[in-house]
Amino acid sequence: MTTDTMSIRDMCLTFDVTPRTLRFYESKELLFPVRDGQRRLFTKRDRARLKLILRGKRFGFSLEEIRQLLDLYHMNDSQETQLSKTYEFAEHHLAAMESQKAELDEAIGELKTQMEWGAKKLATISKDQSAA
Amino acid sequence: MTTDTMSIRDMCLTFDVTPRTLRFYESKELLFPVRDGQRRLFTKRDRARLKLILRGKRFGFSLEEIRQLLDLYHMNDSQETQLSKTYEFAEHHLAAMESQKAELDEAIGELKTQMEWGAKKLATISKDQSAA
DNA sequence: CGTTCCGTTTACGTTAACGTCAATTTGTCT
DNA sequence: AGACAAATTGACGTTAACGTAAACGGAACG
Repeated sequence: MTTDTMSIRDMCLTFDVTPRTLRFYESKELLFPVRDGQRRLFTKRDRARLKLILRGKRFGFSLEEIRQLLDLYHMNDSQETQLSKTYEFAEHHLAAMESQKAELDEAIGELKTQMEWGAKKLATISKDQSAA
Repeated sequence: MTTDTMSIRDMCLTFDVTPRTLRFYESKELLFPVRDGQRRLFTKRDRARLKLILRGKRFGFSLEEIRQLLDLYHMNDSQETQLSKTYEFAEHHLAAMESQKAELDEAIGELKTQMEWGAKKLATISKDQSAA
């Protein structure tokens, strides 16, 4: 029941990161593991945050940008005064993501076109070879 | 007619990059400007490549990964022997982009959900304040 | 009780992707 | 010709995001 925390090693195995990375994220205030003596214990909240961190990285966001976003996902009541500021940041971020999506769609389309060209070229080559 | 090349300054203004960046990309064999004496002249091909480079960066790819992709977009006949290898790389890359797109869609959805929650919270606060 | 695992802190090292500065060359304007 | 702007080549500096090595502490095992 009280085992909703994970050791650093479990976290590493689950998320495929190194201990150094987790400690680094804690030092940058992206994660807030509790302590059992010296040892870190990562909570469910930490795991949710880590998932968002890793996803953010895949989208090319810096850790600092990600930290700002985490504030939106994990807002507590003591931060209500900053809510509207965070909301604005989120709007800006949402726009960025949607424009990124549009660009991604375009890139996928172009890559497919190129690949079709490549496939034809490959067909030509194998044909030439069989004719030789 | 022969003016299908651009100076380094024109490139900087057009693509919003610094001269250092263009020289750096050349040193990493991402761009291949021709020379007029000492000066670099960027061709249409260089501009197409730079556009792809900048887009790749926005998707979180490293310059080295981008360099590989450029080989696909700018394949010449002397590289035919590498075509099938490049094609495989492209297939892998296409899969990566489509999975990134799926993740991006999911992320956008989640962010929207969070923002709706934030909007409600904001409404509650302003209501509390008008009642006080 | 010694050793073998984790885990911790501290601190210096590393890589990518440029920034910045100095010294020099080249083209252009007057 | 003199001067000034723009470009070039080193070369060293910088930031982000960790890697890696050293030195230490606790607990678990034979």
